[in-house]
Amino acid sequence: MIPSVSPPRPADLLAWYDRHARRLPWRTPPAERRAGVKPDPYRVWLSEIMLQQTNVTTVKPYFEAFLARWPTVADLAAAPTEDVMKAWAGLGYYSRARNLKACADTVLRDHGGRFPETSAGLRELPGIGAYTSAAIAAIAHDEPAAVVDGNVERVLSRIFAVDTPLPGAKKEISALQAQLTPSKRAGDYAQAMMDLGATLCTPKRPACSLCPWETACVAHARGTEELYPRKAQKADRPERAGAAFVAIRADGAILLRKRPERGLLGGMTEVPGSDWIQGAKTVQGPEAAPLAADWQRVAAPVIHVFTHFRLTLDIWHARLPDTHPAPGDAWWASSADLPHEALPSVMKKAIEAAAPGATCKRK
DNA sequence: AAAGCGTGGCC
DNA sequence: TGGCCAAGCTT
Repeated sequence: MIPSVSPPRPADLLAWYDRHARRLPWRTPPAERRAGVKPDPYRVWLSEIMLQQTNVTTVKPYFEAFLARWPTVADLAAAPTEDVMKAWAGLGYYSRARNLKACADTVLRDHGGRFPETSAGLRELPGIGAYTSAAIAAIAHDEPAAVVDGNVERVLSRIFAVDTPLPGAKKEISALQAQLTPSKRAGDYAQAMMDLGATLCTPKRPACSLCPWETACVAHARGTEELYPRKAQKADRPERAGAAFVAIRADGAILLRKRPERGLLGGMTEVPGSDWIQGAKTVQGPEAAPLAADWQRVAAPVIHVFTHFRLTLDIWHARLPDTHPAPGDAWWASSADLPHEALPSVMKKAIEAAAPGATCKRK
């Protein structure tokens, strides 16, 4: 039988948002937007880049730190890429940081320091794709662009019981979102969809009884909301193994080097190590170290899970005299500098395994 | 167009 | 505890 539902009305969602909008550091509340307050496109852009595949709670401190240090896009354009990478360390997906800097440079050089005001114009910039261009244009300028992110995919796949698995269903869902998006308050509508997806229409155990679209939801009418969105099966995660060498000078300095600009952890800092070999049973020992020393292996390897593989990293450490020169293009990072280096989380784990407390600011 | 690209929290 | 998940983009 066909459950009876009414069409979802944007006005109902907006009324819910007026009462339940989350307060977020980068957000202009609906009451202020109604009173004519315009969001700063720079803040909108910065937050949207940080929020790509990243939780709100993770982003907040990074957003505050970036905004305090670089209050305008011109400030960010004036900053060395190195400083931006260091400030981004720990947030993941490091090509975002490189593109962030490239985007700021482009806005300053080609657009006089002002972001393009249309989704089409924004779409041309580095690191800004279909979602982000639509989101910035909607939030900053109320352009009625179809904003489709993971939240929207989940909400609409449930409302309309879209049986096509993602990512194949993207076009279908974009068309639905384009139909639904109101010509007024497009920015609030986009943010309302995200809040709905984040707070009520959650992946597990959605709070349908509180949802402004409860009576419009086909999946809920059938009791099948948790079955959406359907997703294509993902490939399993292969194993890789490698060795990392933490050289510790008597004064506490640690030997570091820079990774290649592109690829995994591109442009970030690391401790010297071997290649990470897929399916390896045994990995290299001290013969792969960057310098000769009395290398000792730490008992427990570091386990780190990346998006597309799981890494087991054997950690070796050695003590060296203060006078020991840094080999090749490596350098000695003092204990005072270490917390400010562009170290991704896996490298902080490796250093912590050999020298507990080294990467945190202590004392 | 499918694969590559981080991390931390949650159950 | 291991799999899943989070405001995607690039090539």
